[in-house]
Amino acid sequence: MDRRNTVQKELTYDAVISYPGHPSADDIYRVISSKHSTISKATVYRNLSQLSEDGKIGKVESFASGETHYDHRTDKHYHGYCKKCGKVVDIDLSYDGKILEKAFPMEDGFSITSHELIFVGICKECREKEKENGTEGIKN
Amino acid sequence: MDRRNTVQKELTYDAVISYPGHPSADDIYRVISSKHSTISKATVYRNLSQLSEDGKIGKVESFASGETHYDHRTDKHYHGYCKKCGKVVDIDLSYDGKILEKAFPMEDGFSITSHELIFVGICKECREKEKENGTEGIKN
DNA sequence: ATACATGCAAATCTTTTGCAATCAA
DNA sequence: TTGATTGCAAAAGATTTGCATGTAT
Repeated sequence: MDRRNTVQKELTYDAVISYPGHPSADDIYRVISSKHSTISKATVYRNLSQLSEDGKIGKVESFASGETHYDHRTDKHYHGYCKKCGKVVDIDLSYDGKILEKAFPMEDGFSITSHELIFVGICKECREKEKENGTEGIKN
Repeated sequence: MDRRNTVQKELTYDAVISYPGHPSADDIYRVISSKHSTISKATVYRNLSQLSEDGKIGKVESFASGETHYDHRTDKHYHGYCKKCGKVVDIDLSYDGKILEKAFPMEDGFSITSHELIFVGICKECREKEKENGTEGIKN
């Protein structure tokens, strides 16, 4: 399974690296297709997962039915999710790789390899939107 | 938005409470429909989310494109996810409600309300399956 | 009576896949 | 040459929604 360099792959990589924040696959697709209208969404998906598999870009797993997000950062760190719009933000808290040693699966034979610590909250824009429209119930 | 008691809602509640582990919505639907073949999947989905919203059952948010799982436990605790099959297991590690105080969003106006700590790994069945079939690449 | 709940099918949304054509090495 | 990559459309899988009907209160 060698890797080959293609213009589409470079476009995908460049788009992630230059995208501020945590773009979804569709965000990246839209950026690229605005300049290169013939690129296929499937290609973007394939390249994003290949690039993250190869450690060239970061991947933020989907949470709570959201989309997968990508990251120009490749170092391990924690994220926050807006419970209203699914937006991802970086969290300033040192990454604790040793936490695995303290966690014991309550099922025989389950072995832990990594962890994700997700801070759930609400972003500025969504909070302001809530105020305007009166207090809408926060979806469970 | 009052709540009304219906047989379907009771069936849904009972199925979650008596289900060992962490059933998905479809798991619950299958259990119920085996005895009550006329129940609709949409009703099961609606009741599961209403019951978890009311705190009567626990909800385990979907992670990494998996399904949402439900839980007969309603206390806060941590979970492990099998990266191969998406299975959810309980993790023995005391819940740290104070961690929020140490986490600082790197975006203005994002306010944190809760956290989820997820341990990713591989379950016994999937590990054995890997051995049998030779070493298949673990999907990224 | 009122408005919440149900069942059904259709729709949504993100992501994956089959396949023939194309292109990098 | 040949196997990785692409574009397209269709498929997949989980969940939601519109709507007419049914039912708890």
